[in-house]
Amino acid sequence: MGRPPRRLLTADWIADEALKMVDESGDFTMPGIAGRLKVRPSSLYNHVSGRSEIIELLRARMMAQIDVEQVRERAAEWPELVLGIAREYRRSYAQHPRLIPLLTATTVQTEVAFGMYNALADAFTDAGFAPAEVLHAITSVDSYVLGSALDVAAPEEVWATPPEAGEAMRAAVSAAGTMIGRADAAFEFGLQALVRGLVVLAEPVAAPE
Amino acid sequence: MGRPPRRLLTADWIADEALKMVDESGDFTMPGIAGRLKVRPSSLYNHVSGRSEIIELLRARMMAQIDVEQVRERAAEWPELVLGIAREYRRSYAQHPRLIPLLTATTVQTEVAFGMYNALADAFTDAGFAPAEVLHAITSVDSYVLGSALDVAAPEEVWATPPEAGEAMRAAVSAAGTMIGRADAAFEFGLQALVRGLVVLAEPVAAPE
DNA sequence: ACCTGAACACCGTTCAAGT
DNA sequence: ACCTGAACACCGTTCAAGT
Repeated sequence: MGRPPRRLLTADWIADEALKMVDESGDFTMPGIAGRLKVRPSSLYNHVSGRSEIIELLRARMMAQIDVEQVRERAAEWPELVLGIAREYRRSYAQHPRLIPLLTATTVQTEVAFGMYNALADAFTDAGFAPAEVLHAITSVDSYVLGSALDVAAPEEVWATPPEAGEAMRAAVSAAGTMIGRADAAFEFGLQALVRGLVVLAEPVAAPE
Repeated sequence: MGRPPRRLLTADWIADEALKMVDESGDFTMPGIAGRLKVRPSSLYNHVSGRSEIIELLRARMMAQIDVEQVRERAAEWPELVLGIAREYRRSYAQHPRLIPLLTATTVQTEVAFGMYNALADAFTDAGFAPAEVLHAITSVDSYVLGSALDVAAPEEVWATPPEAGEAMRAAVSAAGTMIGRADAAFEFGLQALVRGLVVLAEPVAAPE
């Protein structure tokens, strides 16, 4: 007991174990993290202020995975930039789908997402949107990606054997029945629709026919 | 003690109080509900199986508020049907924004949402989408609405005084600064974009120019 | 049938005591 | 500076005891 000869903990290691627990069980607990690190729960408080800080650390990790600059370089036109950022953003979340409900329970810390929001703001300003519309467009993309990420966490059986499904619904489900990566395909489909719609909205007035 | 002369509890009353607690504090607890109903926590288990059933009751309430048939009657073309359902869906969630994180933590019970999914399936089939695409389109709308609903729960200050905002971002935020109902406007904006994009995708091949 | 009281296993968090 | 042990106030849930 007392101070150990060598440090046993780090905020980073704590976050590591928390994320592993979330991936495995959908949640994490302080005793759970402590147990995996061969330490008592109270020791964690020497490195993090509590459970909520651990959640913020995990949120920061998700955002840190997004390489906005790389997307910026590769995108020639603004729609490509939006597509690229949305895909990166979503790819990051999709690696740990069960984490997302924990992140949405708390208010967002926008600080960590600013690189991404800035890039989107530039894109939509390029597109010719007015400032208020720029914010709406950013919010739309954000909402769509977040909602799609939640969809990844839902198990595949969500769509299995509908009880009172109509004809169109039944056809749709059976077509997708064997499809692996359905959530991925659906994300890409809807993203294409959203961005194409933004392109339409960005066009000033209809050109003469 | 012992059985009271008149019933003191109902699953519905329990759900009522749970929802009030969520609106006020963002969460509910069994002791909290019991206290409001002047009852001991253990009494609740005579009417609901536990916390998770209460959450499902609240999910069902949200879905029950959506009048799919009314939307069906008023929509002449399929895009109107999609717009109408998305708005109803989102309006229902927006009444209790803080409930949404609780609902997303658990896997969705699609049963309660089938009326809505059926209507969307019909709409997208009308639009000419192939069955697999129909499911993707439904998923897209679902994701967008859910993500937008989460946005309502975020406090307005999320966008206040950005620390390292770029020029475009700064202009966007200051334009929206005084706007009340920003989340509402953003939802409508993105929904228009999404549906217009779906219209574009639904068109078979480009007509000769 | 349905409320109560006591009990259990679990949380997150604090803090003095130790090295 | 940093881990431990004990403690606190909280949870959700079970179940025998009562009417």
